[in-house]
Amino acid sequence: MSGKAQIIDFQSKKMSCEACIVGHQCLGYDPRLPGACIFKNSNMPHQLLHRGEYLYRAGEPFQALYMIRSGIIKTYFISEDGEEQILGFHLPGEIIGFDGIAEGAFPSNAMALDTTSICKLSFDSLEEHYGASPQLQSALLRGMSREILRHENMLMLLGKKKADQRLASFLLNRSTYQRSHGYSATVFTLAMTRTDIGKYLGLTVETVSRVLSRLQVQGIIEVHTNQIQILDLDALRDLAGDYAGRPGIEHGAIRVNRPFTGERQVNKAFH
Amino acid sequence: MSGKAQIIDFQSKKMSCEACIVGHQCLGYDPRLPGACIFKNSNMPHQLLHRGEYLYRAGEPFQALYMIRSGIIKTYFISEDGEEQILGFHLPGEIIGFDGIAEGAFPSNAMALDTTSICKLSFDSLEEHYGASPQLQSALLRGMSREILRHENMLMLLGKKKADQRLASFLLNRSTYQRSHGYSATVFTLAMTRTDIGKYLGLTVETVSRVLSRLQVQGIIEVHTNQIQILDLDALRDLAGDYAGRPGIEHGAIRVNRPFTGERQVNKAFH
DNA sequence: CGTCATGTTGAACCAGGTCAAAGAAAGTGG
DNA sequence: CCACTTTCTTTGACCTGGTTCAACATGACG
Repeated sequence: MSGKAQIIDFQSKKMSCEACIVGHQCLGYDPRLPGACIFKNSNMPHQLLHRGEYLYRAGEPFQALYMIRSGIIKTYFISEDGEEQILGFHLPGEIIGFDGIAEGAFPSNAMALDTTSICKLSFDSLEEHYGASPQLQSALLRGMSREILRHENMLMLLGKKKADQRLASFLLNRSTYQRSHGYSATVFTLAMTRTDIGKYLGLTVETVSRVLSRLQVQGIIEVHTNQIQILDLDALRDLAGDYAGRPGIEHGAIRVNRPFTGERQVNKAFH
Repeated sequence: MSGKAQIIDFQSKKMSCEACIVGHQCLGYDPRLPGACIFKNSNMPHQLLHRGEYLYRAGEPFQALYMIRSGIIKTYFISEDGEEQILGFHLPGEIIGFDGIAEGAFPSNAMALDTTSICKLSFDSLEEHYGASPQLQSALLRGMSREILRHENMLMLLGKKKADQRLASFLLNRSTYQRSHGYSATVFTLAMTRTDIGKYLGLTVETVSRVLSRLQVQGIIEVHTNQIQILDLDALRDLAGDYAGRPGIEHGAIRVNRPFTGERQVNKAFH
């Protein structure tokens, strides 16, 4: 069967880190080293995956993190009854596999949605360079923290948002990624199917399709199969209802007004 | 107002790490040191929070992780329109605050649901001891990875599960925690309100209440306000539908049979 | 023991799921 | 390059789990 798919020959294609688009964002990046990468001389450089191939599967032993150089990877869980929950679509610059550290095995699956070039960051090599490189340490911690933050935002989305808000958030996310990587914030291609979008956002295909149609009718976006054009970014932002950008300065202040039940007791304690 | 609540005097109450129930599970634990804790001589030891008091709030600068010694803390996001999504209920032994590392500020709020003793793990001290202690490094990485894993399970729960499955998972979780900490796996107290359970599980209070009643009628649990007794653990497990325990050995194998659409291509590539 | 928060239960409603069917793309093989 | 097959997408009609609204019960606490 498809079991073979997970056997990837990492030796077959070595590429220089110097040419890597990811550059200094990479965990392995170190300008002091020849080749600018701590993995330069290891025998585990880059590898190409084709659509539908697995990078790893649930249950496999964890040995490495993976950095995406180009392409797109989806990571997902499968429940007892075969239901697939997509955990993320991962784009160039992102590192995946953090969830394997805890138990020494991957709990999730990672599959390429398109031709994808990835870089294997052997955990042993990583630990080897760990003591010597404080910036490697903090890059790793920040990378994991960012992953946690991303998950927390997804919990908010799945726990509280309505279908259109979910789609709006999703599109906005892509848009933000696009802009921050020098591409158009308003015109882009979705590499994944509607089904997969649904499995990511906790919705059915039909709902995804309907909401996209609805947004199009409302003049907020324009859709041609995989091509998305955002016509009204502000409307999309309104819909998404994320607090504008990140842990702003004054959230605490804003929220003081809210009638937290539990808070009463605090007040009492201070009066 | 309640703003005062977040000003916590960490100097006021120093306690020995040697007496700490958390012991070697703690990030700071090091048997070679006097006091067995890398934080022993720092001026940031333990502190007591009362019900409704904040440990930190969204927007505050991140300086430390916090380990819970006793009690219970809820962490949560608040959306633009004041909606609260609870990210977790954190019990003794757990470390919270990882989500603040990425941006240098907390994106979430942390409030005590009951009298709670916490230990402040200053991030500076942590980094100071980092190079010297490989086990501190790996404990930190594994702690964060476990948090990621926990979130991924919650994504599954919120994305795929029905109300009763969510409650079943929730109760099962508590049960597992209880057992692994030497308490009864079948009889315990819920420290949080139904409203909070709802905000955690993406449901309304009414639904939580109804489902609990239903489970009681079905003879699976018995509820007296906050007292829960699990009568049929297996039924609960069936309901929850988590794959029994963690990234088992053979998930990959099991799943090979599933008709993944994308997989077709892989097979071809290998034939 | 009265008050206020929290919990329960009922009834009506609706967002999104389910089922079904048809159209549009994209891969496949001649 | 074209015909064929399969997957993906869209849309409609219906159904239902969970929300909403409302009323009442319980229980903690000063």
